[in-house]
Amino acid sequence: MPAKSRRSVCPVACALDLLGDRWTLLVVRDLFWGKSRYGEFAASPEKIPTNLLADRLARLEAAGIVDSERYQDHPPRHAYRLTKRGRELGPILRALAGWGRRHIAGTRTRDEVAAA
Amino acid sequence: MPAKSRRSVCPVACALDLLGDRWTLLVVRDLFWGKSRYGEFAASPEKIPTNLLADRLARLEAAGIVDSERYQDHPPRHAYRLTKRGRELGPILRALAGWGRRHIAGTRTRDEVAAA
DNA sequence: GCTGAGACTTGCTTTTTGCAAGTTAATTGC
DNA sequence: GCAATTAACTTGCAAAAAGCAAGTCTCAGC
Repeated sequence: MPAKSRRSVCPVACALDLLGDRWTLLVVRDLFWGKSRYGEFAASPEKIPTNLLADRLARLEAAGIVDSERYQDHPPRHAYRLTKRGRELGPILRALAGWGRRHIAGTRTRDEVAAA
Repeated sequence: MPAKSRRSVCPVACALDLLGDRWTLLVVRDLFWGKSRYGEFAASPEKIPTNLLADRLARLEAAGIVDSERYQDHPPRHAYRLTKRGRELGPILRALAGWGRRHIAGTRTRDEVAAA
């Protein structure tokens, strides 16, 4: 199958086809912070709806950004981790965080919140 | 007014509230490429629906990322340009473009397409 | 005065979101 | 050893956003 129809060959457009929504990069942020379990993502302050969390984890895995290791059967439980490809999203997160911190009033980084 | 309810104080989350969709950053990309008129954005290969283009330009202007200069009355016509705040989105676009180019098969930068 | 282009706006259908509730299978408390 | 709790999802549905086509408005050229 020719992947799902692509809008153009532009790397920005193609990256946004994978990452361009309000939740996907927040899950990736949590993974960068060391979270790995479903409940940890769900507990983040943004309170992602549980069906969207399941959907986003599946899409990220399908895109090769995340992989999951089954750490028990019955019931099946997975630990999610960034792949190499996923870890390379770091610069995007950093750029977003830097811009947000500088241009949106009232935002605080994790470090700033921890220091308070 | 307390802005529209914010999901958290995280700069990444707040940036995604403004920029986290499939089209907004593509319009910003076009602005970085020097485009300034409605028809130029509409002509990009991704073919943004015209009502979404009007909506995104209005939101970007409301967010202080873009400003518009009226270059004629009757009918009113505007040229759109990035503000300082908008120009500082450069690192985000570059990070997205770099990741997309390296990790999504078949993508080509503008320079690569131009060289062909 | 007729045609066409540019910049939007409107209406409507489809898709995605967001919320609540339900399910399944351990695990903990008593 | 049995009810209550917890973790990780799944399902159903209403509301919002996206996507598409068509319409409007104004001026420019012929």
